[in-house]
Amino acid sequence: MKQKKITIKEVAQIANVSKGTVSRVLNNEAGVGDANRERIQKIMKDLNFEPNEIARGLASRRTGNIGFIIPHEAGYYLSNNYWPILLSAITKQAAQKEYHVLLSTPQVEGKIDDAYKRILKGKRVDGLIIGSELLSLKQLDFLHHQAVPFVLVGKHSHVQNNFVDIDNRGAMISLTEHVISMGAKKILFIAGPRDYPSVQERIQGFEDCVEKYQLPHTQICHSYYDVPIVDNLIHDYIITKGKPDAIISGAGDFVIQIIEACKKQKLRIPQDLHFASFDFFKYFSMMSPAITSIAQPLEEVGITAFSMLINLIKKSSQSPQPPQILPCRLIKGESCGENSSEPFNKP
Amino acid sequence: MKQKKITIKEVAQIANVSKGTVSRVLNNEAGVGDANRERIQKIMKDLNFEPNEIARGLASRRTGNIGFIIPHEAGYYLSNNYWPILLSAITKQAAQKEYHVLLSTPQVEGKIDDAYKRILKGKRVDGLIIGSELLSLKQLDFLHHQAVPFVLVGKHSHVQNNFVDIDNRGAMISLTEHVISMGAKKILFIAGPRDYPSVQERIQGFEDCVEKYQLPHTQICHSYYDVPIVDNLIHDYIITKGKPDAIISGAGDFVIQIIEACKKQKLRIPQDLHFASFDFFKYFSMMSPAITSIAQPLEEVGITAFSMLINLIKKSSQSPQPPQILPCRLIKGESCGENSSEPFNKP
DNA sequence: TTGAAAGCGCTACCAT
DNA sequence: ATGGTAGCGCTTTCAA
Repeated sequence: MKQKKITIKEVAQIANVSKGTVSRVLNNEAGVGDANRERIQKIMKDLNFEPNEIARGLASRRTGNIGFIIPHEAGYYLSNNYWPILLSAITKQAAQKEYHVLLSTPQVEGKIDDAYKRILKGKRVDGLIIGSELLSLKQLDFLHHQAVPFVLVGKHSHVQNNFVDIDNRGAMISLTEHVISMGAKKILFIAGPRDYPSVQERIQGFEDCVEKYQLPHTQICHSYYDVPIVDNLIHDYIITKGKPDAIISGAGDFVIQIIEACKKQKLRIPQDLHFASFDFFKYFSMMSPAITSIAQPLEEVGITAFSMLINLIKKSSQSPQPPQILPCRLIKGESCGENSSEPFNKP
Repeated sequence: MKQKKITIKEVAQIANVSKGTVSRVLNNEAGVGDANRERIQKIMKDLNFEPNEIARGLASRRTGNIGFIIPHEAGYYLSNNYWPILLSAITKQAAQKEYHVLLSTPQVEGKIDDAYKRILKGKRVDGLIIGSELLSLKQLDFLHHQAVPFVLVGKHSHVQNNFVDIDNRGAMISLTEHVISMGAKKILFIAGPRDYPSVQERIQGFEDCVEKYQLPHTQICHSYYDVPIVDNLIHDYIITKGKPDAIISGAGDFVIQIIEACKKQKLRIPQDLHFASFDFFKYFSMMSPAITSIAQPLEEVGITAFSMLINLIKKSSQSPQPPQILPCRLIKGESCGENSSEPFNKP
């Protein structure tokens, strides 16, 4: 039953060559006669030889693994689609290049240190892809000190190169302009937590529009991602400024709650209120009205991050890779009255 | 900047002992004097010594990695919460026991073979946790042939031991009984694809209730998970049997579509129709009405699967672990009219 | 083009 | 309780 594992040594004996020669064939290196090469390849195939990656790793100091650090505790990062999709994109990409992915996340929200230490311990990975959120200077220092190649997903104030991000500002502009083009003026923008660079950029995009189109009764407010407080925010707006004629959600996480809150406030979407959201979840298109939203190119983000990392790993030069900012896509639904013939009925 | 990596050899030299002794300290093995042990521990700490896991792996033929095989292509397995939550539970558990998790999924739905081969290639993992769905006999054979310890999540017709599952049948009974207790009689049960054991079990649970409570106008139908065809199913029921007074969804994946379909059919939940679903998604509780549903103990499934696997890995005896069937929890919402004072208004 | 041998950093066994 | 040494399975010089 238990098949005896065959090693490079056996292959060498059978082929009547040295281990070194077999190794060269295995790694497609020059320095082996064509006849020998083919003969050895055949023998390897016949024997069903699979090189021991651990041993290869020890000898060549590469592991064939990359690490992916999601800077949030599991219960949190699973509440939306962002991280899982990114993970799958990276895993997919890695598999194609014969890499494996080691996932590392903090056990407790906020304690990212474990995640770094755990995965870096013992040289298990050749490089790292890291979600830039919450990355502290201390951790950044630690990474440099460990001399491990890494790529960030998302901007970071102290990192100029080797990162991928989406065009938050541009996407927010196109979303807001769309909402405005549908007739809305009193827009409530519910953004994520202040300290995220992505949130700042989305706010900038929103403010660009407010200024350009001269909208006086807009408002920006903040909610946590994990524990949305949407109800109060909408209520507050109504108290101070009356009913809004549009709400833009700064993240997909808020959508369900916003819709529920609107029901409570007797605000019908899209008749009384336009609604649009950053992020695109699969079910947005299945709802009625379908939610107008911004789809992030997460697949591309994963692909780009991975190939950047491979470049860093390959070139021992470690020449910094220029940042990549990827565009998002506006997905028009019906939640801003896109398919209603009647003009927007202002309150 | 680049810190020179400390090895066991340096530690040994500084401590004036042999590598073997240091190794014993490192692995908490007996055979070292207390004084020496403490002294060596201190030196290791001072030097910030981190053993090279690859080398350890090569010498001891263990890797400290376990593999998790999700038998679906990424776009699919991310469409619900099940796999991501399971993944996170396993990762969490693994981290606590100083293990890392290698994720492997098929690139193309259905082609699970890659996933197995890729992760088993080159002895990268000490054991495997595998989603039992779609696991073929050929693959099962391959696994045995590779002599790698593995644990299944979910039942499999040819596996008697070393698996964890939830009590699908029992959970379905409690869900159905709840729906019935709220007054429903004409129940449409929308189940997943026929060939899943879990679907079969849920159907059994449903049928148990149909028999016990003598309900004539029930119906069981099937939808794919990835491409739900809910609309037609509901339409068909109405054509043949008139409007149902309850719909039970066999999986969380169908919920949004069912709700939308009901809107179209002018069936108000819960006034005209009771609704309940297997699976619990976070947003079920945020909707109005809140969806009555069955929460799977995914965290416990992950914990159990992992500890089973560790047992298999540790005991070279490979003594089979008895299967574990975990109970689910009924979460009462409002979608079956739980909080309405008026009696159920039958059409 | 090829072989021989010296590691990679650790574990494991056999002496002492 | 300790040291010495032979691997683990491969890569990587350096000679030939």
